[in-house]
Amino acid sequence: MAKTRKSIKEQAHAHRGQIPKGARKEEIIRAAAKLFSQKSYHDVTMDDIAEKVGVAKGTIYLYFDSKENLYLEIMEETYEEIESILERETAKSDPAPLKLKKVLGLIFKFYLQNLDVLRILSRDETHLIREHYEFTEHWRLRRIKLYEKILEKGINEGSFRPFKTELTALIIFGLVRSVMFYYKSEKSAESIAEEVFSMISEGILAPGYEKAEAARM
Amino acid sequence: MAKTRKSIKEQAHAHRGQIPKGARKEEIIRAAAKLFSQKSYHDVTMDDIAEKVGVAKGTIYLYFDSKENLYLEIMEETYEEIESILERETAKSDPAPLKLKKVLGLIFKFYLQNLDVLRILSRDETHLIREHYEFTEHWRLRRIKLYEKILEKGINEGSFRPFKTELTALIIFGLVRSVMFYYKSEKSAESIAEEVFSMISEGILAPGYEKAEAARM
DNA sequence: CGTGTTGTACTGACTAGTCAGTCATTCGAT
DNA sequence: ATCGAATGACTGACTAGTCAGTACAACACG
Repeated sequence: MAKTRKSIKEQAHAHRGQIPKGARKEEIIRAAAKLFSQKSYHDVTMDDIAEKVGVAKGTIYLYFDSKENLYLEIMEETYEEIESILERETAKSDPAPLKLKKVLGLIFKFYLQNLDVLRILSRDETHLIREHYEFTEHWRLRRIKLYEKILEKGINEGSFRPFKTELTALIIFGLVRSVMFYYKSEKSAESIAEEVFSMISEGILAPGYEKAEAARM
Repeated sequence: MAKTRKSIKEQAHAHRGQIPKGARKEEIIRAAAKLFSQKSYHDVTMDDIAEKVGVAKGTIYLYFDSKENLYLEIMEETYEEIESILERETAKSDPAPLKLKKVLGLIFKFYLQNLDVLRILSRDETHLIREHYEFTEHWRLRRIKLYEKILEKGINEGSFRPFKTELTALIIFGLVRSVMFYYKSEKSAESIAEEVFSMISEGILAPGYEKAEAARM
């Protein structure tokens, strides 16, 4: 169709100068991440994102195949980053309790620095799209495996008592998420990690009130 | 517009007879709950729900003002039920540890019986609609308050060591959610509660490996 | 130097499809 | 015959994705 698409405005404003190199893509990711963290996937339109970046909608499609793809790329980027930080830490040969504490610290620190994206990543929107579901599941499983490794190491070392690492890893995973999201505090990542670690390691029971007593309830 | 809406089919099938009284509404809620638990809010259409119930879409609007409203009513119903069960339990004068264990048991039991709706309720779709956000926040806060009460009681009784109840309640909240969702097990609600309670109360550290050691890490 | 050509980043009006909600009509029980 | 319950075709608003066209820079050539 050879229709002229010129509008009333007739080339209203001059083009903004081109942005460096791959900066556009990064710009779009940042803006989209912010929006996705504020509203749900479906409530963020491609027009919203375009407006926030200050480009036309078509531009976004020069860098991403689809909305789903953009969403997935945001998650992937962040995921890779935190996971590599964590795996670098666990590769060290610290004793298990210290290792766990450090990992918690790194997670809380990363979270504090990446509130927006983490909020998306941890969202339980397991039904959005198939890829998203698979992605978050993969991520969850990998994190839980990481915890399990540390726990197993601790049990072997004798620093942790013997328990089912599967359930315990799940517990740690869930509790970390909850603290990340809902714990309002001015404290540093390290001191939050410290507090959380202390609860995980010692439990809630008073030393006087011992297992024997609790067991026959 | 006084246009005739008759289609080619021309009254294809006979109407199903009317259903008892308020049974229709309950039917719709159940069908919708099932669908919402399988797909996200936006991916479930009113046509889907109508089809699943076996009525026309218009019928749903005889019982609910809007899709949002239907969604909210599902949540409200379930929420009221579990919360009243929990509050009946906490009103008893059991010692705190037993009380906590019982509450965990009831939550897991209720969850096992109401997988569909709980999956919706605990979903972190905090941005769907304003009412939904307020609703889930209200629910979370109330549950956390419930944990806090039990924890405070335990500290006063001397059965729990003194810790920050706010953070600990948040931890329990998160860990329960995680276990509910992801713990694949054939065990009964009681025995899951037992396992979880044991982790919460005793922690992960081996008795030999004591605080002193952990503290100077 | 001016003029033409090419490459590319970008634009935004438009298309095609979706879906919540409506309402004129029909059903069926009394 | 009457009337409330139920129907489902239709509407209107919305949005992901498209693509013909624009702007501009860089280089080429006479």
